[in-house]
Amino acid sequence: MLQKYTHETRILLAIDCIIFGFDGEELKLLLIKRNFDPEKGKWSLMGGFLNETEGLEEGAKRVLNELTGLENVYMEQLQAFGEITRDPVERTVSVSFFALINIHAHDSELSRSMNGYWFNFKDKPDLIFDHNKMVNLALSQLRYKAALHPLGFELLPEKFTIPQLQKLYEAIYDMKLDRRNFSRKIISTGLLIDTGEKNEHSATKKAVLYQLDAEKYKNNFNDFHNFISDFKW
Amino acid sequence: MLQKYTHETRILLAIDCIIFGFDGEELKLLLIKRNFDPEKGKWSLMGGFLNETEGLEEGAKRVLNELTGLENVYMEQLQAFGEITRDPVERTVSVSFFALINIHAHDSELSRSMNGYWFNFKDKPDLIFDHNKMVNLALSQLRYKAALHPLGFELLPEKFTIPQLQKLYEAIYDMKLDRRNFSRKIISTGLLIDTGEKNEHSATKKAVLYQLDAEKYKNNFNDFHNFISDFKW
DNA sequence: AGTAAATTGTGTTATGTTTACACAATCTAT
DNA sequence: ATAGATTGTGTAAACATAACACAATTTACT
Repeated sequence: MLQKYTHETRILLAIDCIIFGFDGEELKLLLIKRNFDPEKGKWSLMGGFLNETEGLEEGAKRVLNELTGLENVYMEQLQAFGEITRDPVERTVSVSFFALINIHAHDSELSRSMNGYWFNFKDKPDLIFDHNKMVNLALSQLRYKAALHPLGFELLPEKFTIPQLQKLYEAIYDMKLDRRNFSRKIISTGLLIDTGEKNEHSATKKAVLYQLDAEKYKNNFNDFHNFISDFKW
Repeated sequence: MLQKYTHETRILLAIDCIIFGFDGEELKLLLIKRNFDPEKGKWSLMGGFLNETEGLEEGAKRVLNELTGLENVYMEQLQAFGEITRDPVERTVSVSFFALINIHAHDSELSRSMNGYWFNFKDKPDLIFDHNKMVNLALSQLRYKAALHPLGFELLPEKFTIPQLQKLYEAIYDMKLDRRNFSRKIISTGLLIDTGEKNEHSATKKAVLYQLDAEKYKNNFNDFHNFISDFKW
């Protein structure tokens, strides 16, 4: 290893992933049961160490893939956590990432690896180290961003109905939204394409399936600004 | 140094500070001329390396203090930057922080250390490494937060007039705001205390000096939500 | 076939917020 | 005293949001 800044301390760099999922009803969190000490048997975020040969995002994707088999997942850096005592084994700085995944679309990949378990976000257990802090910060970041950008779509299948989208937003913000106002607001963004199809799974009136107009979104994601205006920060 | 995770790589951890200031007219950025190689003579953010004995925030405060003499400054973590090639000397991950300071209040501390130079944000030079990226991200973070929280007050003296506050916000967002609507919106938050005093420096009608009601702000910082509603993200 | 129950789609109105502009008051310099 | 600049307050139109009514679609059950 090349070391040219000779008098400086090198530190262990961890990566921890806060993985949100949605099953159509509840916001979920993917956790793993730690099978080594310290804190063996306790629940933990998906994590690993950064290699010398990879960037942070790259490392986060690798860690996620190694532990879950998942690929092409929406990921975003959250924050670095650097309390001296955060890992009792050795001083470690962790860079946290949050990821959003559509649970049903990734069923097969996930079941292959038996490591993880999906908790309802509200029923999540106590986590090791400073992982509780990370999760709390990730939730507020998710809320922050989802109110301003159509982030939430990452958690849905490609084609979805407006009521499904509403359920997702209700899960993220843990609040009820008015069905009629929500629908109008979403439609008025002009970012949804009516596929013409209908949701055949419904037991009552079948809702229209939409999909995100990815092109329009890229060119003009500002349209989602104040998307959830009745969410109180 | 205690090393118990035996097979993992330890990495150099840098800290870089994006320091915003305000002089009453323009948004400023504090930079330093690098006096060692590589990139000697080029402009850079204030930076240093994290010690083994300090947390990230602690390290950021130390670095800032060592380079500028500043203390008790508003600081917030921005992001970790980890491109493998970001520092040509050695693989280094940098955690960036942004700081806000009221230039006039800190005149004396700053002049003691001759290291830094305040640039008008708009005239900032090209910076070393990935520091340009950091600055851009910091600006959007500043805008993001200042629209939702009274962050900007950190850049003003304790007592200030509404027109001064407006100038600050105009500098942050690089846009003109309507004087009358701005004033009403600010007042309506209920977070400003009328000190009864007036700005004696004015050459025309002297404006009333206000100060932030810190107590109210702590208990209810949501009141600033959508503070700058006409800023288009 | 007819109807109840659940859900989805569209409409309306009251209320609140934002924008754009008018005018009066204060202060200094002449 | 008055002009010029700036600050403080008012008001009405345009727009956005919240709350609620009602009709349409689908399945299950009689």
